[in-house]
Amino acid sequence: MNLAQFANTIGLSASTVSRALNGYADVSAETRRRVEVAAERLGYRASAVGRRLRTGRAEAIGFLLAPPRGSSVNFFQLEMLAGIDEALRATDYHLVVITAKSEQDEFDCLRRMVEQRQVEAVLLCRTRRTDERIIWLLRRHYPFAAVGRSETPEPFPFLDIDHAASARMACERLIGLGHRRIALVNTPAALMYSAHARQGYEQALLAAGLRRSRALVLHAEMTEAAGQAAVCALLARSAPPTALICGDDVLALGALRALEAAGMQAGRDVAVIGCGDIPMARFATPPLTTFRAPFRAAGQRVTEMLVQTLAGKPAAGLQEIWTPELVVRASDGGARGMQ
Amino acid sequence: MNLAQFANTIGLSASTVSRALNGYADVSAETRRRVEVAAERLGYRASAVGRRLRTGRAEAIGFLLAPPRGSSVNFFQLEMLAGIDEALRATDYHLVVITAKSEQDEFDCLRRMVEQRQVEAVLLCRTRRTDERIIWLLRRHYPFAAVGRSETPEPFPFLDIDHAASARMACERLIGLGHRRIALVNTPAALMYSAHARQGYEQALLAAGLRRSRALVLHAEMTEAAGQAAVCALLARSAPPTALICGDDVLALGALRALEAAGMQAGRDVAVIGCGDIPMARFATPPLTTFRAPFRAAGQRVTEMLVQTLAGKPAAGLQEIWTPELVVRASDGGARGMQ
DNA sequence: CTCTACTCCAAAATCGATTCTGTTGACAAC
DNA sequence: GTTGTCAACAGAATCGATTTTGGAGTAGAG
Repeated sequence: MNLAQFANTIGLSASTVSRALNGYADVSAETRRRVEVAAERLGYRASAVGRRLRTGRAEAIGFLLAPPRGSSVNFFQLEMLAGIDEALRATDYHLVVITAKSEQDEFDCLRRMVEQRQVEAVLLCRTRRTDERIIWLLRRHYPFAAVGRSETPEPFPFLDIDHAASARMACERLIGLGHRRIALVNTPAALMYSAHARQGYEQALLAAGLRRSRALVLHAEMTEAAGQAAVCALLARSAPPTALICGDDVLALGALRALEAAGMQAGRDVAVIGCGDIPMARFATPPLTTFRAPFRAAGQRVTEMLVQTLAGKPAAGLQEIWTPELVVRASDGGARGMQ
Repeated sequence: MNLAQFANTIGLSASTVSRALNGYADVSAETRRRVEVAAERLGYRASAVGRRLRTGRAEAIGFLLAPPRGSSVNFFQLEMLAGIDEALRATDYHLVVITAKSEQDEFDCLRRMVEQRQVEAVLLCRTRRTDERIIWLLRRHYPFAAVGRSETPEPFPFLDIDHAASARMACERLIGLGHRRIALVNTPAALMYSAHARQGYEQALLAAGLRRSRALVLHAEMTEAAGQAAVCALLARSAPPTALICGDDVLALGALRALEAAGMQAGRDVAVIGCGDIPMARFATPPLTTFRAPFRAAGQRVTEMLVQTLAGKPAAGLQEIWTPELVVRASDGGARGMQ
């Protein structure tokens, strides 16, 4: 059922029908009612494609799912997805999900989406220190928002979880528990939040008067196996660390395995603190002390920010940093007798 | 950059440019090359919206994410999402994700998507015994494919995991371990796979010569809390079951909690077998014996099936049932000494 | 009565592609 | 010389909406 056909069957012109359905003022109340009733009865719905062509709006935003880095798909992205969709329901945008295999492929997908104007704006996550995607989008003045920051000087709308804060809090907590040899098992160095975690970690060491040489940072791919391997290497040192801060829970899970393999017990022999509070964290042995951030709410909020960006609000006012919350369980050995 | 503008700047007509880029034969090789080079240099890309309007193809398929039933978003849907997207990459369709809050809302979202022709076909999961969505899509002859079956008589393309088989295998295994009072803590009765699980369970009981009155089935919402509550009620009976088959790992996790609360140990006092092999299953205490199905591959395959449906292949040839694989861990008590 | 203002609807242009139908010129066949 | 065929391109219609412009009818002011 066409607009033309529909207008014809109810004896009105296409323009009047369109204006009636879109709430224009120069349509009499009676006519509008008649059109609405007929549309409902005959099941007429304006074609989205026709409307989009005419208005030039894609009515969609794209969410670029980060390519699986090692392990399987990420927990936090699904949470974000739910939040994004929830926020989008209040608008007339719908959601196009874009996933890619590799980082190069990811960029190509983004380009294609944008250049073909499939989406009016995009949502990014897993930002990198120098992020090709962000640089490209900024240069083209294409609207976007990101979960995570980047080192590009131009401002853009973002919502980030404060991983400097979580690493600092983790480090302070471990120092408070008496640890002096604290290692940071960090996520890949190219990721922006990896750098933040390192900053927070080093700040806390400095603030506690520990010499800079005490800093012990290494990077691992985001898989349990990589975390395990990294921690194995750490334990083989002459003076192994007594505490581990992990940039991601997956790495922490690997750390737990490495400790177990070495006959040690997390929380007693070596303290472990993770980051992310993935569902498995609660079930690890020992249960993982970690940091939690509300990713669903973050997805919701960053979507609102994107919508405001599309409405013309400048990026400077659309930058938020949320502080994650410490979830104390057993792996850091600090809750003994408390639970 | 328009088709018209682009054609103009390179001194050709719009139709010739379009035919050149779309591989028509009545364009000389030299002209085609010239157009392609210019398109690359000037960054011309045909607008997807214009093309869609003209060709009448939405070039997109929709994936209806099941509304979160109780707990947070489902693990298996994200795996499917990855598989779907992977399969779609081989085609020119892209993916529109639709999520909904409730089942009623879900149906409305589907209707809107379909009636506005936003997508050419849809992918469903979490099918129900009588599934409003499937009935509606069938009646409209709208192409779709589902992960999961339904009781509607008309055939449609589906890929299902054989939950009758997994329940039967679970039950046989428990009987083999000497259990006689085996309960099925099942997912909500409206779900199709819930009914299949029940069938498999009852078949196994019958085959083992256990009287039908031995069957003990109850349903719970898909949350840990609901599973815990259900199992608490079971344990309070005069002759509590010695083994539990859970329709979903989340329920099994709840069962584990209920046992712990009752001072019992899963795998020793009561055997527990789950279903799904969610990431947490491995980390439960004791680690959960459960069934695993390759959901990523399933997403990939069901997408291929949908594409074939769009190509006109009849539904009868597009129905697959995959058998899940038992993952033996400790919660069923059958692996003692084996690991 | 005439002029202006206003309400309500219709006609036509427009968005950006694809595709059907012509048109031109070259060349061969008769 | 005429006709027919073919390659290679151009023109115009079309998809389904929105939006600008125009126009008929009515009412009120002078």
